[in-house]
Amino acid sequence: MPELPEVETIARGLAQRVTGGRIESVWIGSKRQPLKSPAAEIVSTLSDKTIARVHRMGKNIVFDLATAPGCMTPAANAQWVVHLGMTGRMLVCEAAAETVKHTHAVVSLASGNDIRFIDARMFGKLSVHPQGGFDPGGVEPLEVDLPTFIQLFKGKKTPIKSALLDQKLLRGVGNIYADESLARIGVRPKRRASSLTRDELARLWKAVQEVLKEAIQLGGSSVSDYVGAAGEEGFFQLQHRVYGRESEPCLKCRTPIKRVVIAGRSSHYCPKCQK
DNA sequence: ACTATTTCCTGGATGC
DNA sequence: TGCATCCAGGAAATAG
Repeated sequence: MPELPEVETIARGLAQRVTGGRIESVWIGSKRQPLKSPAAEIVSTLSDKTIARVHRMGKNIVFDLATAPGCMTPAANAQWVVHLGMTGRMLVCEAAAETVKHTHAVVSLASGNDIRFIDARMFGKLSVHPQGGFDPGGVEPLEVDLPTFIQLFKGKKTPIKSALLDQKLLRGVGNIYADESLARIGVRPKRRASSLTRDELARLWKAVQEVLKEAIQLGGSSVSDYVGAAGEEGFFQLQHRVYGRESEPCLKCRTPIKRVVIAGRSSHYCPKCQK
């Protein structure tokens, strides 16, 4: 499922392929779940705009749009925001390419390429922000400094796993990278966030950044439906130490990995290495 | 004010 | 082989 490294990979792929592109037409194929903004508003906001920049904020892909043709200044202009949910894909392909099942939106560029939003489970969301200024809240894990990071978890009674998943605290960490980060510092996912020592939080801060950076380098984790903007798979799933490895041996001590449900999510850990 | 649980979706895996 | 059931999970909504 797309978390920060996957969304970053897709956003970079999109940036490479469509920056500077002019949007000629927009097709919206479904009116329901995937639309946070009304279809007509999405169409009118995107049409005749130039894509000035594509970047990532948390798990959101953000397209900064420019009004004047060829104008590359982002300024305070409209934005198109895509959240991929669980199974969402953003693909760049030729306009002539076959339309696959579950295609919910097609943005056609003057270059002859399309940007297509495909989502089987429809947990993804499309929205537009005509005045710009989109802000999902939370802090970027790769930018936050240690004191701010420690402050996020102060007094939190919720399990550290849940806190890591809370996008209003850290944005971009999901189930895979929360489990992998906790495995690296030897802390169980059920521990209350407030019970972590200063030292554990410092190591967590570092571990989160390392895991995310390593995953970005490998193009993300391809489990479920994830692929990059050109349809390519990632390879970080081969580096997972605990996620999806229930009853398989811990890579360090051979103890079988345990799976528990926290906040309705599978959480994986080594009962011997993680305290 | 917090924290915990439920809900939305459908493809793939599992079980009888 | 076929059909029913379960499971995956991000984040908003709802409940406690």
